[in-house]
Amino acid sequence: MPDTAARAAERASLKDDAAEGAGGAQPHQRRRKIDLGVLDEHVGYVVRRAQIAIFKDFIRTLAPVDIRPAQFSVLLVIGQNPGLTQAELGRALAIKRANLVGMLNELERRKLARRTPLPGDRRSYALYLTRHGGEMLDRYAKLALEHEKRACRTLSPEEKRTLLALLARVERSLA
Amino acid sequence: MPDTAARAAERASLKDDAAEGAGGAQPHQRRRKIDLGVLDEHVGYVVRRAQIAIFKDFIRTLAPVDIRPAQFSVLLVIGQNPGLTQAELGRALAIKRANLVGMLNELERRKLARRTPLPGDRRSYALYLTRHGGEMLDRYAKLALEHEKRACRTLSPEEKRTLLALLARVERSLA
DNA sequence: TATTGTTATACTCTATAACTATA
DNA sequence: TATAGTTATAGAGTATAACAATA
Repeated sequence: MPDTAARAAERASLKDDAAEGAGGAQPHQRRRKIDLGVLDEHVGYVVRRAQIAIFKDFIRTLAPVDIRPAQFSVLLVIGQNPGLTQAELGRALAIKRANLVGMLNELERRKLARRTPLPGDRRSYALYLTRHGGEMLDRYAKLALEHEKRACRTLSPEEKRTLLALLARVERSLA
Repeated sequence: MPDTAARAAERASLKDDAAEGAGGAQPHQRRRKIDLGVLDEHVGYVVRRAQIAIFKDFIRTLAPVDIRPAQFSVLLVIGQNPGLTQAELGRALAIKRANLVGMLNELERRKLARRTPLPGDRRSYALYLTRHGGEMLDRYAKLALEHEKRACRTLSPEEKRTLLALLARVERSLA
């Protein structure tokens, strides 16, 4: 019979001092070792923890230029695909059309990107980086690379390739 | 001289039809291949995409029992560490004390967990699963395992271990 | 009928400051 | 002086529905 959570809860309700552990009370702080159990073997949990740590470092690294991860990805994709539409951009980055509007307003306000009429389809706009936007993107990319090196500094090039490939497989298998 | 974003933007502003690509206009939908550029080599981006896909599947799988990822992790940790305090729980899972309050209120309302006075420190509560909470957690864990198998179905056991180990190393190196 | 861009809106998650009661 | 739990609040990020213009 497996040691289920139901059985553990049963034991706990009979024997409440199971909470105390080995250490006993410290002078001014309870420093108890908390057991995460099987959580460390759940991809979702481990991926989430890594993602939070990576984004925190990215945000801190690009804070001086006031660029968030989503803004960086949008500028990068516009730079790589000049003239694409908002719908195409949204599909590529899995950002809903409605949520792109504010982002692009902000990027236009900062003269990093611009919307121009799309010849042949008056519903859409063609998106471009401004000259200034292109120059700034190069700066952002340098900072992003610095962040990237830090995030992967304990991985060999092959390990990094492996990590990216495994993650991509997991994503594709769920799509 | 590298082909920087600045130079690309310069070309684009001189030659706007760079946007058109090879395909030409389709009958009723523009289906242009969008190039994500170096984004696919950024750990942050790839980890983020995988995390979103995994969480979507987790949420869908546990929707019938109305349990979100954070709730599952909280129940699991309480079950594994009966009698721990909210502060300890928050530190273990990197959830701010303030944000735990609502979650625990909800779990108590649903009779899955309970707060009891902590003997020896009247500021704190000791957290336990109820008997019902323990039984339900076993059901949640079964669903979570089903999700886990689906998320990792294209990975060998060794590949999964590798993935988790690499992610943990990335997180630790940024801490 | 379908798609594009837009507005409005809501819900989740996360973060901070301030309060109280205890240590 | 520091910590625990709480409240209130604000900011992201994400989701949906509806609308006008256009295809």
